[in-house]
Amino acid sequence: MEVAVAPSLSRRERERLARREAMLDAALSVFAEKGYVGASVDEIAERAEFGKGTIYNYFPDGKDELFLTLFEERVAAGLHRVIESSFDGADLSAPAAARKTFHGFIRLLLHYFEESRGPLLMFMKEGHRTKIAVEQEVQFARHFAGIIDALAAPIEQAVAAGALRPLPAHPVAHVLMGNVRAYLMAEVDADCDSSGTLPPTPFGSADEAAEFLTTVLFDGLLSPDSAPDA
Amino acid sequence: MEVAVAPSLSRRERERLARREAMLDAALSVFAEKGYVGASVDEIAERAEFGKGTIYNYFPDGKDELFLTLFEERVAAGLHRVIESSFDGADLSAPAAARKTFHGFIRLLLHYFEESRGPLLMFMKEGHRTKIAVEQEVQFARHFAGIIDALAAPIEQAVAAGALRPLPAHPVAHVLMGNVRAYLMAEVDADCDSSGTLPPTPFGSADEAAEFLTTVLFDGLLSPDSAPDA
DNA sequence: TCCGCAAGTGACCGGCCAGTCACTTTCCGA
DNA sequence: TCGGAAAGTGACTGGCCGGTCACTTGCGGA
Repeated sequence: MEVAVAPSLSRRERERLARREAMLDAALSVFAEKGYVGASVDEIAERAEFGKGTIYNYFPDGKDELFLTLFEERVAAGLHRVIESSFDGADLSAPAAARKTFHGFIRLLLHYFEESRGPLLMFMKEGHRTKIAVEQEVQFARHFAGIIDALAAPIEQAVAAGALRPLPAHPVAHVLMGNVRAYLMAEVDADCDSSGTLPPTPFGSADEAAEFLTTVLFDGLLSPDSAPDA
Repeated sequence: MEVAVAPSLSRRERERLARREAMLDAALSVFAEKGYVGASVDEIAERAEFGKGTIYNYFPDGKDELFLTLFEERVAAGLHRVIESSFDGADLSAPAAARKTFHGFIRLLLHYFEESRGPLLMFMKEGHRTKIAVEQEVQFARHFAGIIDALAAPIEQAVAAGALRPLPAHPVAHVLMGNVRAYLMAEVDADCDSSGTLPPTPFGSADEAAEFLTTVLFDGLLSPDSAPDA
């Protein structure tokens, strides 16, 4: 994961940054593979090719801090980027335009998921983990809330413009993310299934899934020939 | 959790059954409180008022077996009951009737969740846990698939009758469950929030939430005055 | 070249817990 | 009432892992 670094940093600082990133990379791969509990700091250190103690030089609070940092710097930040780039200056004034904008968002989101499968899944599975310090639980909740908020803003806007039904924006945002989560989870089950094929693949490609989710969410499940709601 | 027991069982067998249930009750309360990893067999034994060894008499595979059994006998079975009672002989021939039937299902489901909050949440959080024997992971996946299948049947039927859009039933079932899950998760976050109030309560009561989810899913998010999809 | 310090290291410690098994208690039929 | 089998028990073991800290390494300035 290459990140543009301000050239003002000294070589020492740059190297420190790079080592930090390497540790996060290693932590991410171990977490993604074994989950939070299954991951051991020893293995993270080994995979990063550092001594265990060095990890604690960079992340004094150890495992918890690695986990939270990964969520903040990689996952939450990535989601915010997707939201921002999808809705920045987008047209939400009319139903058709809103549909198109949100369709684009869902597509982008699914593609983002595809390329960051491991980390995303891990946090989908473990983001609401029990047995975590209450203080940290609140941190996670805050991040989730931030993502929901960011997504609620354009929804609110579209509702205000009359493009969407007059529904409360936050619940809608929850539902939107919930659907995407459902897609991801279904993919996981299908994956794990590769050994003993039990259920058929539920969704198609990311693009097809985006189409599908957009239809369900925006057009609704009912046949269009039905009378509008009572 | 009282269960009607066939009177043909001897007292010994009945007592054994009762003890088994007591152990499952205790396990459920501990799992719900601390999650799978945080729960210890010692604590389950203590709460059930049995020695630890006795637990292993009843559940030779220990913690894993308790967890899986709880999921099978309590959660999955409960969900199947909800699905069955909602759709058995229900009218799915026309859009309005289908909407009403599914609305009833969602309502029932949310009420069921309300009364079995702990166990359900626990499995929502931990059902896809990593770091579990592959063999067991498959078992869980199978149960989830079974629930999805059971739900896909009436959807299929409604689609065939022309009441719903011609969408594939399994993905729709996934989405439906995903939405309900989103509702649950949001409730959890709001709960945990009671200490440091960060986000506002997202959904209202169970009935209101059922209304909301039904509207979103069946009528769609777009304003009704929009032209039907291209 | 050499010195001192920042950085890196991994053996070790303490706590935790799943699962075992030799022992005790309870039950029931003779 | 008694004896043996079935059921129950919890101290114990082995393994794991997060976090520590005394030691080593190597870098950069003098």
